[in-house]
Amino acid sequence: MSRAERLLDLVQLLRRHRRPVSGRRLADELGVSIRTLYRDIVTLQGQGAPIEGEPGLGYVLKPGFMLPPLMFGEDEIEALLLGSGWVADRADGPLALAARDAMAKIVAVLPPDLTRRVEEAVLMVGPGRPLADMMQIDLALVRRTIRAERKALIAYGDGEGRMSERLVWPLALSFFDHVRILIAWCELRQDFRHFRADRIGRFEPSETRYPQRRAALLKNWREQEGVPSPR
Amino acid sequence: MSRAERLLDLVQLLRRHRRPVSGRRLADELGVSIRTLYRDIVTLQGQGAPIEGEPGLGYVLKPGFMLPPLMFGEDEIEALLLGSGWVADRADGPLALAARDAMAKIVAVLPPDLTRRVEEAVLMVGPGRPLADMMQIDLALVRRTIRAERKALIAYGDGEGRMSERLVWPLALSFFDHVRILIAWCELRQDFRHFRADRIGRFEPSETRYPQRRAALLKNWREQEGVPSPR
DNA sequence: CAGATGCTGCCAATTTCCGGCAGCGTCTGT
DNA sequence: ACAGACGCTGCCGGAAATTGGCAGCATCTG
Repeated sequence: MSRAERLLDLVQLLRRHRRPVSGRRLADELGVSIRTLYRDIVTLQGQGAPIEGEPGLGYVLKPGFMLPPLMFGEDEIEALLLGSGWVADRADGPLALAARDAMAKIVAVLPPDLTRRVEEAVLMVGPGRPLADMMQIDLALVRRTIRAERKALIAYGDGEGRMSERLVWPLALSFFDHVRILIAWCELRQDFRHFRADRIGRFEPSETRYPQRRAALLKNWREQEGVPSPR
Repeated sequence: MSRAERLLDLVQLLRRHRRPVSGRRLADELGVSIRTLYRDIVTLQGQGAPIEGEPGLGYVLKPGFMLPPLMFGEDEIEALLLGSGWVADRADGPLALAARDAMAKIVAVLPPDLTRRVEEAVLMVGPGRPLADMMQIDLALVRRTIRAERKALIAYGDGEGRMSERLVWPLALSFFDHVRILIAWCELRQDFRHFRADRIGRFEPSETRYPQRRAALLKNWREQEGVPSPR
């Protein structure tokens, strides 16, 4: 049996057991040495499988590796398709791809009759105004920086050709019809500022984290701007 | 990239596309020779994946294959949140509600660490131009009529005050930044027509179904308008 | 029919995989 | 506190799988 097949078998094996299973047993069932089994576990973990090894006990696959079958109403499917379609159409490359991947995964666990609904989708996303994308910074990098709660140095053009450099604390990315806005705390102005992504010339994440929690800053921003909290 | 990872990538690549994809393209995306791709396909089929290869066309993954990777990545969660947020913000009442409900169902099955991502969402939907909604027809009714493939009688204003009544075959609803367009076959003009939803004064579903399949009509429409098929 | 695509066999070079050993850390139960 | 069970890592050499290229045939679309 090839290694690739064995790894899939191992996942299924773990899914079958709720209690921890010792590596020894897993290795036996797969017909492989214990050393190889350890390597396989590492590989699977590397692929994102939440396998936990507890010394003295064995391995368990924590819930959340597989998506359970999902049941949706007709409108709900349509809403998801429409929404992910919009992201796939209007977001930057990696995020657009993520939208398609996510939708594909949802479809994969849909009961058959709902799959039909997907193919017969009634709603579509019309082509929008072309996105302003002059400077083309890497938005995926911006997202990672926001998640990491790190400061960043940006070069920003104010629309009349004046460029300035600022150290900011990136908080969120807001999607408008044809621009995206970076919401951040600006160290220069000591206040919240909004930066059009298309006017950011450089975006350089720094190593230093900013000194407050992002959630708290966002809450302040919401209050100051009068933006209601979502959901 | 190890073969094991590549095989999982291949599954997801296939899941993403509904139409057949040629082996050449798959091989390129995976960064591997076509020969190797063929072997990978055989391996996956050996694991029970219902992959069908059609000469002259390409490969399709038929529904019903539930193997990893089937949990959302971080970007995928963000993409779903952003998309459903857009629908919740910009669509009509029932559909907006459906978007929220669907997202809630997804969040409910997420493992704890991904739930955190939801709470700390980095992306948001900015307020858009207010939607044109003069006439306020019931879009939910329009959706049901489209699904039922029934004719409808509409009263339409052309923007200069002239109203006309037409019998149309509603095919789809297209969402633009601040208008929604009903795509339909117009019996009066014997051609496809686009109607701004905000200019439709009355929408009365009829009992009679239209004589062709919606899917076929939509395909014609796509060809005529040069709209590429989604996914 | 031509063109695109799927599919198979063969082969040599390369990569990886594997098992065994040795040793360390961590948790459980006594 | 201790023993035992287990997880985990580094190293090594031989074995096995993987890979890409080539050549050729089959099948479907237009």
